[in-house]
Amino acid sequence: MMELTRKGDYAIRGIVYLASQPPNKISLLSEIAAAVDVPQTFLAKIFQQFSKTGIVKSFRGTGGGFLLAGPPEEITLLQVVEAVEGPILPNRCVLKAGECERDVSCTVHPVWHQVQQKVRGILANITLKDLATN
Amino acid sequence: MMELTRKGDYAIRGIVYLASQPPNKISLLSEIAAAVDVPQTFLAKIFQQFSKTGIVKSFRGTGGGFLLAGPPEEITLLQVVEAVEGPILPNRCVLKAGECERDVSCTVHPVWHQVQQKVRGILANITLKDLATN
DNA sequence: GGTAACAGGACTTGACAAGTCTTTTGCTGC
DNA sequence: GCAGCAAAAGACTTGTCAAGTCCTGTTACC
Repeated sequence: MMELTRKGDYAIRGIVYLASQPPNKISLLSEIAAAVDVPQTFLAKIFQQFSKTGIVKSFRGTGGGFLLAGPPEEITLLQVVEAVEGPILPNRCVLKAGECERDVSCTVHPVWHQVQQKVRGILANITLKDLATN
Repeated sequence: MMELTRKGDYAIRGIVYLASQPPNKISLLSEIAAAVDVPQTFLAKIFQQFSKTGIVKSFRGTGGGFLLAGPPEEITLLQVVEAVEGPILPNRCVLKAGECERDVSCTVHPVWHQVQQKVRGILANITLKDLATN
């Protein structure tokens, strides 16, 4: 249970690599993929999502590549994970109140809510600066 | 991410129903399945796992059925979830030290470990007595 | 305008979740 | 000991989604 998908795993590897580079050094997708040992086409999809959610900036054409959109200490692991895996939801009934069809008083509901809060809290406290190797 | 499977959902529903019954009242699978609105054949598989891990007792033949193996306040949500979903592992690299092939110093490793500990802690603190409706 | 790079969509493959069906095993009560 | 009840066990089906691949488009630089 609660396994991170390989996509999430790759995503973290890729962006940690970016965070470990010198500031303002643009990295090629091919370079990142080779460095973190991930299929380039697959990593491309992941970085497209990063680009859409705004945690990395992308540049096309000659001299193009990827760059962190902000300083590593301002990008959290929570942002990274949720960018590619979607929101952290231990159970469908956590989000919307009316979605827990079974019981009006779902006794399990608050437990999942607590799990969600704790996990998000942990991930939000870790930044790319903490994870970067240098 | 982190979604409980339907199997886990059904498992909780089923065992909470058991916990809500009078002590020592044996419940038929057909009765539980109808009460919690789960396909009986599927619930059968789930209760087989419960039986194997020892959190419920089963009796065959006439007058048979299922019973909690202990008092509701001594069975935790963690036991229930791990019985059907397997151990809680946010990432493959949490368990064995050598399994994190990529980097000798995997910086993300301790984060997942912390997540695992927190989640297990929360679930271990909830018992079936807390969840039973009566 | 040609080449370098990311963007986007369609497609494939395999695994696993979510069930179903059938047979076997064990228990109880006559 | 046999009839019938109820769980155990295994084989099978179906659908979805993860994990990729491939191809075409779009944008930027020179």
